[in-house]
Amino acid sequence: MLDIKFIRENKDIVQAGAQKKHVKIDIAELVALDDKRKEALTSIEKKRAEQNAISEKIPTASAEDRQKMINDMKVVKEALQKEEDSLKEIMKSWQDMMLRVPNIPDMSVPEGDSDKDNKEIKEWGEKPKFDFEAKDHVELMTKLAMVDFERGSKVHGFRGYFLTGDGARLSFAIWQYAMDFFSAKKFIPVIPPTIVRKQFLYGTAHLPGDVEDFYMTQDGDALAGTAEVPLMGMHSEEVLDAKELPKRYLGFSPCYRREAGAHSKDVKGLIRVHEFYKFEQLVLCEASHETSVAVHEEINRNTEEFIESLGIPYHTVLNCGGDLGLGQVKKYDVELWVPKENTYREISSASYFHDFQTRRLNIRYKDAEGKLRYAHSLNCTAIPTPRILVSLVENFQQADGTIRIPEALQKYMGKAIIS
RNA sequence: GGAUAGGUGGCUGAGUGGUCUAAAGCAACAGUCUUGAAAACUGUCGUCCGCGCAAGUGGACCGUGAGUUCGAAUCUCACCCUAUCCGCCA
Repeated sequence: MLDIKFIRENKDIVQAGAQKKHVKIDIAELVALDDKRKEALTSIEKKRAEQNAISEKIPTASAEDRQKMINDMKVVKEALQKEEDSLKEIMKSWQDMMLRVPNIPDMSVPEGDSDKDNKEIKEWGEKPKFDFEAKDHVELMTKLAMVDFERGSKVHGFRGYFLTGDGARLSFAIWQYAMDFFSAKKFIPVIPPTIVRKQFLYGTAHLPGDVEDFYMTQDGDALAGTAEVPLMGMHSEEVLDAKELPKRYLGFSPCYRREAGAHSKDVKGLIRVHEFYKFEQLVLCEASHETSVAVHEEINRNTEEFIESLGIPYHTVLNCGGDLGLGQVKKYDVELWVPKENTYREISSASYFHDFQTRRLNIRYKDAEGKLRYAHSLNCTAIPTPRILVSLVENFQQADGTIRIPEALQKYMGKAIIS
């Protein structure tokens, strides 16, 4: 959520920002509505002042004065009620619109419609050249009994999977390694709840949008699609100690995605599943653009370093305006090379929000002058499983169908080859 | 699922219809003292919105929303949330 004062003072920038994100919203209309809101509020406040002034005198007034005052106040009260009702109507549309005003994308964000217009800003590693017929991860992992899709769909349905044997072992190895890797970078590990109150989907700006994208419980709670949601909720309605900032959390949680409307996409394999696990970096920092930018680079770089330590070829893209969420100012995606698909697939997203989320969630801190300010928030995938397995097994496959394990993982896996 | 208690400022907590302009304590900040720190003492200290260059001034806020009333933290209703006990249970 943006500050209405900021919106009023920067109408054109906000409108242009929405344009860049391909979000339809009429800022002039919002400002006109806000004019109405202010006008109504001023008038109501005047009447209340009058009411308060007289009310104060009533207890000490003489009997007949008192009766006159009470009669006068009845008239004021009626007028006031009417105006309050009309303000309530205005506020309903006002709040609805405010929730839909997108955050302003950074200058460096390229124009564009969809992920096709994202800009590659970095390429790392050497794509493997196989002197044999390479297999895809479905075939590789099925043959090595690392995954069982047939029984997965028997039990879960479409997109269901069992990770079995070395598939499960490899996942545990990656988690262990990720724990060590990110703990060394001063992240506090957290296992958050993933059944969350719906308000936190609004707070993180996943809503308003399509509620159909989320699994909901019969109690009206949501299954979080990312640890970002509970981790941001963790400090909602709090005033943080400035000395504790930046707060760096490493969340580990199952993630639930309904993937409504994606039925024809990635129908095979581990790329797109309803339920997976993810380590997520989340940072709350002081309200400074420079700090946000620095932390944004830092957390994205953390993920790149993690991938580099595994030796998987990747590239990093800068997301275009049309591919940004409502609250995001700027986003990098790290995408891993998938040999059999001859393309890169996303495994990480690093975004910063300024105070867009913290304003909705009311996460503040006291700055050096003692003034309350909304903190800035950022998040970045550390590592998702099982999606990472797709690239891992395909890049490190050998002619005989066995898989080399990256050196960094060997001590967690207890062996060097999956066969 | 059943029963009970409760939600007040950064925190603890008093306040049951009209000087509530919300007590008090803690914490925080500033000062005195001290070589420095601690302690002690003194002082300052809620948030948001409007108007104003400013000093200031008006309004709102005691979980949320409705209601009663000239007037609500206080009374009524609904909802949300938290805690405890019983039952069930990994």
